[in-house]
Amino acid sequence: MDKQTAIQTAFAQAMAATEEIPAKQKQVLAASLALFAEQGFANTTTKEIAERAGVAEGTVYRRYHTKEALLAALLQPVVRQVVPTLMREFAHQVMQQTYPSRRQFLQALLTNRAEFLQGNWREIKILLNEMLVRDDLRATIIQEATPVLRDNLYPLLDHLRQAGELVAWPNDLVSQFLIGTVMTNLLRANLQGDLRTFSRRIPYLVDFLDRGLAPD
Amino acid sequence: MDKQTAIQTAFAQAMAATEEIPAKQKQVLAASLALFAEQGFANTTTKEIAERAGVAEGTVYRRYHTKEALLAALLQPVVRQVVPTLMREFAHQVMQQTYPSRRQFLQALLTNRAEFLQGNWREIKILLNEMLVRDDLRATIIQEATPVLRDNLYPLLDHLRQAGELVAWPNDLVSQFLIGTVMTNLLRANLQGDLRTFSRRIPYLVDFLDRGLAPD
DNA sequence: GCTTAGTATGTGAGTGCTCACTCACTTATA
DNA sequence: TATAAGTGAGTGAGCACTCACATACTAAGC
Repeated sequence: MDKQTAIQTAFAQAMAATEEIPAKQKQVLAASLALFAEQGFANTTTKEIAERAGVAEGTVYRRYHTKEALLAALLQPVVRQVVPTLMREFAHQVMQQTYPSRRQFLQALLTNRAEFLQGNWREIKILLNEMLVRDDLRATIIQEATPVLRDNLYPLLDHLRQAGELVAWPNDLVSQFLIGTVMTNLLRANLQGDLRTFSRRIPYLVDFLDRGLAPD
Repeated sequence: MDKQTAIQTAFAQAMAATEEIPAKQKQVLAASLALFAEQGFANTTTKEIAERAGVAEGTVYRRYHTKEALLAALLQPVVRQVVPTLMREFAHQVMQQTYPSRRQFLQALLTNRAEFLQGNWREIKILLNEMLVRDDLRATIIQEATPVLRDNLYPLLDHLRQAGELVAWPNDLVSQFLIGTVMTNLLRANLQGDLRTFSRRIPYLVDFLDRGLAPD
C-alpha cells in the first residue's frame, strides 16, 4: 500500500523530530490521546492518565510540565506536520493524472484521504472538541489550515474547473462542501461506533458530490 | 412573520411548562447558556455564572441543585420540546403545498429551518460539544432524534421521491447529506463569528443540494 | 572486572488551590 | 406571620502540580 507507508512515514518523521522517547513516556502519550478523545481534555485527570499508562503521576509530568503541554504535544504534529505533508502528497498524486475527471478526483479524495482521516480520528476528534471551546486554538488552526488548502487543494480545483469539470463557485465554498460532507459522515459513523459504515457509504458520497459539484 | 411567531410560541410553551421563574433565576439560566456556549460546560465555574448573572453563588443553586441539572434544564426543552414541535410544524407546512418540488422543499428547509437553527445556535453548540464528550447524552440525543426524523422528515422525502423528485437513496443517507451540509456551513459561519455569511450562502446550498439529490 | 560518579528516568506522598456545593441567615412577597 | 427567594462565607473533595528520593543506565578511573 502506497498511501499506508506514506502515512506511516509522515508520522515517523514527525516522531523522529522529538528524538528518543522512553517507553513509559510513550505510554503516557498514548493514554492521554485515548482519554482526551474518549472524555475530552477538561474531563480527564492526570491521575487517570497515570493509571491507564501504568506509571506514577510524577512520570506524567517528567517531560511535559503541564497538562496543556501534553495536549499540545499530541495535537501539534498533526496540525503542523502530518496534515500539510499528506495534503501536498495528495495534490501531487492527483496532478500527475493526465486527464483528471471530477469523478476520479472525488474517488481519490474520498478513499485516499478519508482513510487517513479515519486513521487519525482520535486526534481529529480532540481537535474538533477543543476548537469549539478555545478561541486561541481555533484561531491557530484556521490560520494553519488556510494556506495549506490554498496552496494544495485550490490549484486542483482550478485545474478541474478549467477542464470544464467543476462548477463555477468560489473555491472556499467548494472546499466547504467537500470537507463538510466527508467530516459529517465520518463523525456520524464514529459516534455510532461503527467505522465500516463510512467505507460502505463512500460510493454514495462520491455520487452525491459528483452531481452537486457538476458545472451548469 | 409566521415562522418567527411560531418559534416564539414554541419557546413560550416550553417555558410555560416550568411555571413562574423569578427574574434572578432567568438571569442565572441566561448566564449559564452564554458561558457554556462560549467556554464549554466543563470550563465554566459556578462562580463565573453567578458573577455574570449578577447574583450570589447560592442563588445559582436555589432551583437547580447541581451544575449538571442546570445543563439539563437548558438542553432538555430544546431536545424534547422545541425541535420536535418545529419539525412537525415544518412538515405540515411543506405537505400542504400541492406540488412539492425538490427545489421548493430545499428552499423552505434552508430558509425556514436554518433561521431556527441560527436562533438557537448557542444551545446547539453546547449540544454538539457535550455529545462529543459524553456517551450517555449522545445516546439520549440519538434516541430522541431518530423517531422525530422518521416521523416528520422521512415522509416528506418519500413524498418527493414518489413524485420523481428525489434520488432513490435510503432516507437516513439523504437526511445525513441535508443536515450535514446545513450544519457544517452554519458551524463555519459561527466559528468565524460572521453569521451573515451563512444567509448569503443559502442560494449556493440550495443549488448544491438540488443537484446532489436529483434522481438519476 | 569492579567501583564510583554522573545523569536520565521513574516514584508517590504531599501541597496549595479551586471547585461544586451547603447552610445559617437576611430580605422580599403574600 | 409565613413562605419563598436570595446571600456569601464556609467546607470537604479532588484537582494539577511538586519534590525529595529511588532506581536504571552509561562512562570513566583503577
